[in-house]
Amino acid sequence: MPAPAIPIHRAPIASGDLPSRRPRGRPHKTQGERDDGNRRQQLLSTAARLFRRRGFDATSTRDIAAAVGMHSGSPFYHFKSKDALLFAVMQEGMQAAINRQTTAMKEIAAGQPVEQIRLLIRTHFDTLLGSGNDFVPVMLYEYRSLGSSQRASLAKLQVAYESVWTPVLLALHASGHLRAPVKLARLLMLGALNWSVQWFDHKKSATLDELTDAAMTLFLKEN
Amino acid sequence: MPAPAIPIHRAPIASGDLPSRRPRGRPHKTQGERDDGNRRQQLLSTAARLFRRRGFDATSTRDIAAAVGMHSGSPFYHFKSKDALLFAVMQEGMQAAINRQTTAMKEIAAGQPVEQIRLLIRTHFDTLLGSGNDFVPVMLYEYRSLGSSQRASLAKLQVAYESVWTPVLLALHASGHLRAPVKLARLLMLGALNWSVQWFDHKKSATLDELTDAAMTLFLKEN
DNA sequence: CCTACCGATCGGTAGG
DNA sequence: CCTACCGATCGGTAGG
Repeated sequence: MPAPAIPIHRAPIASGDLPSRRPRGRPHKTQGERDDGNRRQQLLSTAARLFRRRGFDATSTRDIAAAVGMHSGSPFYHFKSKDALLFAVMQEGMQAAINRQTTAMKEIAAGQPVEQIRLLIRTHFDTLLGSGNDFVPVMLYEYRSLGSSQRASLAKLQVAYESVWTPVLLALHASGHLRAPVKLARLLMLGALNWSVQWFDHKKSATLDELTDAAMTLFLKEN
Repeated sequence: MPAPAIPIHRAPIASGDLPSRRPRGRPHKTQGERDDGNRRQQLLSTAARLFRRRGFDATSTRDIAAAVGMHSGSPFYHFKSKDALLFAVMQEGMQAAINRQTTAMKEIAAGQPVEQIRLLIRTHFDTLLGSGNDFVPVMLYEYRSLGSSQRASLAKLQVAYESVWTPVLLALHASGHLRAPVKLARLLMLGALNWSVQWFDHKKSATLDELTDAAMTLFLKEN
């Protein structure tokens, strides 16, 4: 007979992964305060961070639970499955990215296409590389782990996100600033930005502004 | 007492993943022929294909064994661990890519930098998107799954591969074809190409030549 | 390379 | 959200 699994009761060692804020006793809600949304949000952002660092399959729901100070079964009170948690991370990330992009573009709706593309690139870099922005990188690198219906759902958000780029690129093409076919140009440009997740290092690399300048200079003609 | 694991004896269903070439009996070596290298190579290329499609963690060594017609423990006769198999796939892929690139560059060693970069880009697309070239994509997308010593070992090969680009980019910068800082330009350009693995579709997308032209037009000034 | 396993881990659940 | 578990799967191994 196999030895019974020994439930770990306190401080399952978080493998040096977290500043270890784990409550000792029962989380004390002050006076009818509902922190359900808070716990859910903690699960989301912690999952995003771990999924990004180690990958979806290599991160167990136990890892996530421990990192937010829950016991192993508790994440399933908030999300019905590990897949649902991944999907929620991605959805949240894409929605936030779309909102950020929309807000940014409103400010220069009447601006020049060159300045519009600069803002789109800069905003995109921030979404990918800004501190605490783990949601979209997870979405970019764990797409494979999704089921097909969830994939289709996210594809719509991606189309919405990228559709903002198309009119700007068309204008740049018309003015001669961009010579490559617009559709391929969009795919190649976004790829160049997305890949920065792999090599960008906050401590050593350039700033986001320098990155943006480099991308602008690389992609655009002077005319 | 748990029911004993039932060993699957023949035709573990390959989930429609393979054209199902699995030998019925003992693989018959003709006349002292050593096919050890062959089996090893089969494991490598099958692992590459499955790792690429499903990801490293989501692919079990049993999946790989079944796809080449072995039993579950047999891959460990050829590779001492699943990690070692992944590492071998990546190493093989990078070495082949380096060789391909070196061979290609020899042909136009005396050519113009513009034609040299075109060949580098075209060769890179082929390494990523050519049929049966799963090794390098695995290396690009499963880097995280490696231990740090193996990572360091592969980093050397990557540096060797990318170092061929630098003098060409420097020449293009000097001639005014490339205005962005060379180091960032290299990172952004290779990122744009690497990302094509995510969206390129053999049935619908452009040809590799059209891709190469688009990249050239996007990255280079007319001087 | 097959046989026959083991120990560990994992996602998930019933009941409170 | 915790307790106490289950069933399944997985990487890996000894011995032939």
